Amino acid sequence: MRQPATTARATTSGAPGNVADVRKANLARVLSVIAAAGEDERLSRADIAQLSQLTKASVSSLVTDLLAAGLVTEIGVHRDGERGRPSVGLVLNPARCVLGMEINVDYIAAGLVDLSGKLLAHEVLPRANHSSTASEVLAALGELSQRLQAAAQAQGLMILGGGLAVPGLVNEEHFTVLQAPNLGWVQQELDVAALLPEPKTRFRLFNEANASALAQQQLMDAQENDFLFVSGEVGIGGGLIIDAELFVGPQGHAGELGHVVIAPDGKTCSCGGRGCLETVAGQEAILAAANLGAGVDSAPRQERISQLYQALEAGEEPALSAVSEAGKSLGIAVASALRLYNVSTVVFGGHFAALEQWMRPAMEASLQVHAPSIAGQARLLCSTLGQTGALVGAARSVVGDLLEAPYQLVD
Amino acid sequence: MRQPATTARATTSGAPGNVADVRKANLARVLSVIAAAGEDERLSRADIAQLSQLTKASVSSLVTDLLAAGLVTEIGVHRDGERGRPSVGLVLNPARCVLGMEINVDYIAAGLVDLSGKLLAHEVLPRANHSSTASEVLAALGELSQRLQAAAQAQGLMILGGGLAVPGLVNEEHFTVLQAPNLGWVQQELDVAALLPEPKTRFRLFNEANASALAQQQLMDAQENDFLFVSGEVGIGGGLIIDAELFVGPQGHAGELGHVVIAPDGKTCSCGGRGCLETVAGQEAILAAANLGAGVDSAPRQERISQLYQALEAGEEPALSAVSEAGKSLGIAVASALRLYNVSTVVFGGHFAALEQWMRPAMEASLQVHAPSIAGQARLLCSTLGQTGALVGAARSVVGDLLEAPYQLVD
DNA sequence: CCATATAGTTCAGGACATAAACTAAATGGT
DNA sequence: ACCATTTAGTTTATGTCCTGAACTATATGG
Repeated sequence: MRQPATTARATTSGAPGNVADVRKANLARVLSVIAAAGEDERLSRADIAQLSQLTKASVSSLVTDLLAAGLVTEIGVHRDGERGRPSVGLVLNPARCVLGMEINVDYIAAGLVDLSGKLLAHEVLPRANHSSTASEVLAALGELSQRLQAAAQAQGLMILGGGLAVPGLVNEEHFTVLQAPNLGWVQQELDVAALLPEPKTRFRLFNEANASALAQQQLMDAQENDFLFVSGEVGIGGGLIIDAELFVGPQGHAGELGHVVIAPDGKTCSCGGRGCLETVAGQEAILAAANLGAGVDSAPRQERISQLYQALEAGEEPALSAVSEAGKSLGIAVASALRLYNVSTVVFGGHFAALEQWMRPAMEASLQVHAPSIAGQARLLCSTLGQTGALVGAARSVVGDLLEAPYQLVD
Repeated sequence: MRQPATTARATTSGAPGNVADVRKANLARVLSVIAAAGEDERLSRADIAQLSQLTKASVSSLVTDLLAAGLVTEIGVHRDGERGRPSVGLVLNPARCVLGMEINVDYIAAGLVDLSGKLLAHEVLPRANHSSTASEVLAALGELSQRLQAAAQAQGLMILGGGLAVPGLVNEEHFTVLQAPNLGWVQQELDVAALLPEPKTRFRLFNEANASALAQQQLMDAQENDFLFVSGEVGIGGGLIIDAELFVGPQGHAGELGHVVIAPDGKTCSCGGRGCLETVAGQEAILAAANLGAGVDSAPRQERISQLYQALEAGEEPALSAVSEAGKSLGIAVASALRLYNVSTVVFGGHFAALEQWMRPAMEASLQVHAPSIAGQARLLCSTLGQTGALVGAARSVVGDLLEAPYQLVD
């Protein structure tokens, strides 16, 4: 009548719960305490014992393993006029990192993220990806990845894994992109091996909005464990963080706000549906409503977007009402989503963040009209994530996996 | 940067991961294997060892504890011409049960549910709860509960806990009902102690739709671990099952489909918003659209509902179009919800199930229009849960908790 | 130079799961 | 009647891991 109890599943995916599992859990526990402290705190073994509620003896033993695995390093003694034996600081090994990558419509990007989540190096390469084949794009990304791998080696950094974010629906298990309409990809298998150095400890594939949501998480207050990230790009994506974890739903595509119905009698969407949010608040929809739509001999999107901002700055119609209509629709979709997820914080990213000043009033008004009882307590924020958001989020999530399963690296 | 790792949290909510936790996990594992087998299979210790991937020795020891805790009982040897020492069957103790209760608009109900999830006894008491005070309702439920407790005692059943479902938003931790507009409750604290015998091992409070979703889970195929249950009562509620677990969101109110916006320019809802699903597909909304609305001297709702069915059977307008409009709106809300949750099965309960034959065509058409890409693979079912659904679901969930944490009962 | 204080390690002890040996209780052939 | 065979369940020796207490290491300050 029930699934195997969660506790049992937590041990090691179905394996019998034996004494060794306790160590796995405690390795992760110690590591999470170290990670939570941040890099400047330099916790001692004694501190960790207190924070983790383990004994000094256990912590000592566990830390020995983590040091051997290269996940943690000891750092110079920190003395400031206190009695007693000086403590030895422990921090996440700064010489380990994860490769984060992103393929988007107008660029590819890659970067190195260390175990504390810090972006050490990155490179963004503008590239018209929708006008070349998937394998060309992947080849270009492979080259970019090679450059960053070389950079890592030059700095003595060991790459432990990688994460890739793409603007579309992904199947993480099979490393396939199911749909990425804005890239022109329909069913694309990714050659993961070409992107990472051997032996690749871990590779994960992310939807761009989900990866951005994970990156956004680092910028939020520590208590803010639940929020919806709405990514306004060519399409409108969403990433949902529940209880500090990414919620992706049964097939991994939850949070997709772009196809929430906001106007039953609205326009037909690229998904075939009618009245989706994307038909009013997607980039092309806004541009079209502002008389800057894609046409036979229209300018490239980036240029038309610049024109949109110029028009907005100048206070011109129909740009203003195009954006305001988008805001109104966004408010409707957000009202429904907040209700369904029971989340009260929304973070807007991508063009929604950039359009904030023109869009927010309409969106807030719309939320007030359609969900007055939650409008008051809802926190509507705009993200400050830049172009590296998605790759950082993808990498950081892989880092999180590594830190949650350190026993994989302890021999 | 991260919450304490899930694995660590799973041990025992923050307690240090020590060897004793392994036993807790394995007690639960053994119990879940026994529960999963159902009552007719009568697994032997050897069977359990195989299914749980634990050794015979461990299972023997664990079963000894479970027998001592009274969660499991041995059942007569089962022989049918096979060689070898006969096995001793193990089943969930049939002499243990949980008290399930429900308060709804038109009735109160209570029942006894055993550890296998079977409803052993129940009583439904029609009662116009909206026209009496909360404490009167609770007193009546207390009496009902007393009767079932007496019945349990008469049958030698020990009550291990209880669950109560109410049609409104609840705060499980504080045992308060935040909103139950259809009961006329605004902020109501529940005196839990009065409802259960001492010592109450466990008491939980549920939203009615969530409880029904949990009950529905038992009726689904074993693989169907993800679905949205939509409860059409006076209000429209929802319960979301993800990965075989109830998903309630950060504040515990996720899944509420009733206030999804399906018509931006629609009617004003009781929640203050505009165009909520409930303004078209709620019981009163349907009745009003069928010219059977509540008025100064209108008949009681139950009677008007009967009139609605008569009109539908007779194929009369405006009843038919009222229901069809409701179906259309329901399709829109479901389209958005399926997208946001990435779930592909929906189960309709309450009046939606009863209205199926008149409502389904419009709903399916609407889903096809607004989400053609998922309409094909979506499974739309109608529930066969009766009036006892919510109380069974609430009780079953408490049973699940007990089975997942058997160490609480092992001395 | 020694009392004091704090950090970290060592060691005996206990709880568990495991594997293998062992006991228990049936069937079936001779 | 007897014994080989088969399966169920228990006992025992072993190893892992955490724990608490004793112990070592290394600083400060009078």
